[in-house]
Amino acid sequence: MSITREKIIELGESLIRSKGYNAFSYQDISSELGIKNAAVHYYFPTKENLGTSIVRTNIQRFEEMTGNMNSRGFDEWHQLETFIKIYTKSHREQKLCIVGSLGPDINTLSETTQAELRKMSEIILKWLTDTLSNGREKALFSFKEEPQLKALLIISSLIASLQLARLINKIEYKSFCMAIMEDLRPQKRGDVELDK
Amino acid sequence: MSITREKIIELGESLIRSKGYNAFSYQDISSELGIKNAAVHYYFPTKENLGTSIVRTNIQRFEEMTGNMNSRGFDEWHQLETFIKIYTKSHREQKLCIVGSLGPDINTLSETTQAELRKMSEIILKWLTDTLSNGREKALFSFKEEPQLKALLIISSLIASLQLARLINKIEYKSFCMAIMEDLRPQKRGDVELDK
DNA sequence: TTGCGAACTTACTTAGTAGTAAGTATATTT
DNA sequence: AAATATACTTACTACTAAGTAAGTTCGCAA
Repeated sequence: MSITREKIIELGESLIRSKGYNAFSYQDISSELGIKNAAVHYYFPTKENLGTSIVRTNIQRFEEMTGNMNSRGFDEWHQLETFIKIYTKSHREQKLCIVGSLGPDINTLSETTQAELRKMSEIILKWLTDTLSNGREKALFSFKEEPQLKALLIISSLIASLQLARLINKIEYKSFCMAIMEDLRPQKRGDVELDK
Repeated sequence: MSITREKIIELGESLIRSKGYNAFSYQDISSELGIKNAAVHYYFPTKENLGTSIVRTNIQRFEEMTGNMNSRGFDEWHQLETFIKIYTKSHREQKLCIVGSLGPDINTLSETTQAELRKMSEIILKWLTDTLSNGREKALFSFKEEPQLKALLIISSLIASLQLARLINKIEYKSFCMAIMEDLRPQKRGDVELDK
């Protein structure tokens, strides 16, 4: 594969996750990479094309990650920890995740990019649903909601907290993520609060 | 106040919440209202100006709502229910909330609009933190996290679930919101699951 | 009735956007 | 050596965006 092509995808993703899809231009990419506008069009004829490729790359990356975790025998707790690390890394970079940045722009994306984004969301939701479900069966997790609903609650929290962390300084992202993990921990001893 | 001015704010807000800030134009507004481009500039010289006014209007509306609830003596449970209804209404309209739609675009907004958006986020977070805190003292709510952390978890869930609901059809928004309320309900009988 | 301000329109500028057609340099194959 | 493909650049088109200056209409106050 072409190295320029890969750089365009990487930079495009970065721009989407920090400025949003409708705020970045081919100029942003070409000037940053020291090439001309038309060179970007050489690899990605249209912006829709680039957007779709970026989402596809992210789907691929996600599936590689979950595949790796399975083949390495990570248990569900470990898998969830690894998944959440994606978000803490995004937070350090002051960026959103792809779903959280493209989601609000869904109505302005082409049909194909929309479809790819929906696909990505569903893949992530399905993975987390299955992971929670399996983890609960093994007593690694404890929660009372349906796994899909719980998955949705967790994903939503992760997505929007990245957005909110850029708005409100006093947010401690780490403790936020730890609260999500803690909530799932079993042996809660009846959920009774100790007096203070 | 001018009725045209109000219509512009209302329509601008609607456009932001469905297409995003960087995807809507003065043309969108003028053509919809049957006026000319320059007429919008007459009321709001710049787009930054319009954006800031829209956020300010939302802050005002939120503070009126919480003020009303307090003066009418709503208890904390009732207040939270009313707050969540804002989001179920947004969901029915297939729109995001202002924070959820402008948040991802924060880096492309003017300093003043940014400041106003941050202010709005902080006002909402503070209100929910206080409501959760007071409600727990009265034993209307039960949760083990710090009130601010719990508030953040709930707000994040609400914001991003609006985004995700437009991506994934199978999401039942109502049960999602109910799960958030249920999670706060006291007398959980030790949080032990019944065998199935 | 005249003057004036509010609420616009007309007609424009400037700047940035995606996108394209045609050309060029370089490396690789035939 | 000639042909071809890759990876671009040059130079542009068409369009849309925000924003502005100057003019118009109309109701109301002096």
